[in-house]
Amino acid sequence: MSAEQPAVTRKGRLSAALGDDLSFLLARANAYSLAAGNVALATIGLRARSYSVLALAADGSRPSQRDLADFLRLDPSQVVALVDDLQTRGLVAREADPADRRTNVVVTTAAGRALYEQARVQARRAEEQVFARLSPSERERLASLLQLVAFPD
Amino acid sequence: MSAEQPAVTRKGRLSAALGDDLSFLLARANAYSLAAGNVALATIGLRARSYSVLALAADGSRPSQRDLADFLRLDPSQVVALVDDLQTRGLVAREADPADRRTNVVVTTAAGRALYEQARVQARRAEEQVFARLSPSERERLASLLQLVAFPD
DNA sequence: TATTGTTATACTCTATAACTATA
DNA sequence: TATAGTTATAGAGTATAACAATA
Repeated sequence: MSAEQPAVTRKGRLSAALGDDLSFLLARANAYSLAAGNVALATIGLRARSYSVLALAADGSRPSQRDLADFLRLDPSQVVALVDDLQTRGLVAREADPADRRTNVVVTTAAGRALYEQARVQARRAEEQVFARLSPSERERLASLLQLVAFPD
Repeated sequence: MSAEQPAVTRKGRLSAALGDDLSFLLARANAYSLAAGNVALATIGLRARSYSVLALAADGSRPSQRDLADFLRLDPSQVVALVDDLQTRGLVAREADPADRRTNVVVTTAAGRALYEQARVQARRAEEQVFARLSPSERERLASLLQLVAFPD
């Protein structure tokens, strides 16, 4: 709190105005995380966005495009583009929902599931790198704090 | 940890694949935070980006554009555009650094400092809204965990 | 009437490369 | 040679609006 405390150590002299600003820290941490994720996933032709869609399709919960948009906090029109791309590459397919013919359910193909397994390895590698300075229990703590912000209900 | 724990409560049935993924939680939390910040700051003609530049210029540390780029994790060319915009509006000025004539130091004008005071109020309002579910001590804990990620040194 | 998916469009953000002037 | 700032450009992400099919 006082003038010459080690807040400077890690962040340099500019930290006075924004160094404790949660929104700024969130933005900067996310920038690192997103960049590392995109680099790691680029090796198998995915990006963070397409990986997240593939992950949700791959877990067997048969999400509609609307479900994906809500959960990923994307506009439905962005989901159209992401699913188009994955479908063109033979990784996912749209299935009609018999209960509601407006709805497209997104499922993975065998190739999609196989690629997802590779992608998970890369995603973990990136995460390990970005969160290297946090212990397992600190990571759990961070996850539960972030869940309160990310899913306000 | 076991199968039917309340991880579903706040995030719905899609949470299996990504609900504990730190990178995803960071992205989603940041999306909320950024959106709320932009909405709150729009009332006074700023965005999160321009606010962060103004904040660093306003605290008297006389940052160079390079300092701003490093701290905000922006490309130097983006800083040019942000400073151009704020300068056009009479909120900041570029000053030559006598010690190194390549360097532009960014300082606030009186109007810039006045607007920054208003902007801080809006930024706090947005932050209060986004982090409403976290107690003061949880917010501090979140800040220090995020600092380890955002400033890896 | 409301919702799902779709198309279109404009704007912001991100990432590179090349250039200039200084060091 | 290297660094600070600048310009230019392309690609990714964000935000809206409007529409068809279906509920």
